[in-house]
Amino acid sequence: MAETPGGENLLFLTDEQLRKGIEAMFFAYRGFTADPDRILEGKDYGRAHHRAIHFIHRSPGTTVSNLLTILGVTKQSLNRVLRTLIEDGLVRSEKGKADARERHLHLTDKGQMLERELSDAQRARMRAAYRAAGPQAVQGFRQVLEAMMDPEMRRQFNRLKDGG
Amino acid sequence: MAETPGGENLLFLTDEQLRKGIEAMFFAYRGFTADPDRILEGKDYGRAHHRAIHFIHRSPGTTVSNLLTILGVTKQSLNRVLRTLIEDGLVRSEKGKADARERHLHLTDKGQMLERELSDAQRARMRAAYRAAGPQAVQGFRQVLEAMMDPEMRRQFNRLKDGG
DNA sequence: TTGGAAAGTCAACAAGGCTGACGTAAATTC
DNA sequence: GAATTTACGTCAGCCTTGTTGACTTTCCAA
Repeated sequence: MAETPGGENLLFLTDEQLRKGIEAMFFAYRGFTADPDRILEGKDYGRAHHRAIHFIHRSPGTTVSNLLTILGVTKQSLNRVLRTLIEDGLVRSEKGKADARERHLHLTDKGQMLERELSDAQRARMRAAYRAAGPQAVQGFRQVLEAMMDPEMRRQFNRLKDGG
Repeated sequence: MAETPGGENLLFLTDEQLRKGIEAMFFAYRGFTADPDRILEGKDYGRAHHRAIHFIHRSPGTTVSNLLTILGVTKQSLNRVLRTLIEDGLVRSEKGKADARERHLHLTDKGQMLERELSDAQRARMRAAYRAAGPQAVQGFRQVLEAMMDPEMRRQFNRLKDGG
């Protein structure tokens, strides 16, 4: 057994174990996106629309630049997505009262319905996985994921986590 | 507290907890791909090339159709990637001896070098995350990821896991 | 010998990233 | 009050990576 001076077992840090973790991330992410992707195909929307809808739902009234920071894409890219969502009546964009340069984004009832459909599907898979693995495993899952994030992403994640 | 008849605490299955898990996956996956993406940009390759290189390294001599199954893309899409890798001398493709229709894929020395560079970077992040979270957490991480996969992906994953 | 599987090619297209340039309105600063 | 900065939108064009469809070549196997 590989033991440190401190005495703990470090076999979970071997290249082989790390490779398994990397491949697990790859395959699991496919599962993670599979259900929403299936729902969206044929609706003229894609993963990018899903992400926008998710975070607008998550933070109603959020501004375009907030969304840009969270999603990590260019405004041109986000704008293309947002424009179709607004045209199709899923998202409402309104001028800020305090600062009229900003656009505050909300889901319409129609937008809420699609959000619900998508997140129900995604949560169902997540719930099944959580239930199968158990609370202890879920805690570890969350710890490792958070440690994998870039510091800037972790800040975004934790800001979202604690409301707002 | 939400307790089942069995008595266990099910608060880890609330919609709020599931949403956090979903967002953690989103942000963590960004981190997961960030380092290889950085290395590849400016090298004329992308994530698709990385994936092909990874799995050819993982299973030397694998066939094109094996790779298609694992990657879950169309042969046209994979072929475009593979062609550039072969042209650039990173991948060697040779006719099968038992079945000459098949093409067996190997990394060249040059391909091994790039694979090493990419996987070193990706493993470094994974190792840091594993170390920060600890072996117990890693076990949970792996359990939840595996439970999230589609059954077919889980089969692929486990086939890879146990050599071959 | 013929049917079908494996591999590859060409063409066309779409989603969703990107850069660069430009315009407008509103807020802020000087 | 003028100049600058900020937030947002948009046009044009590019790249990667996915898709479908049609077609060919090779070659195994019935």
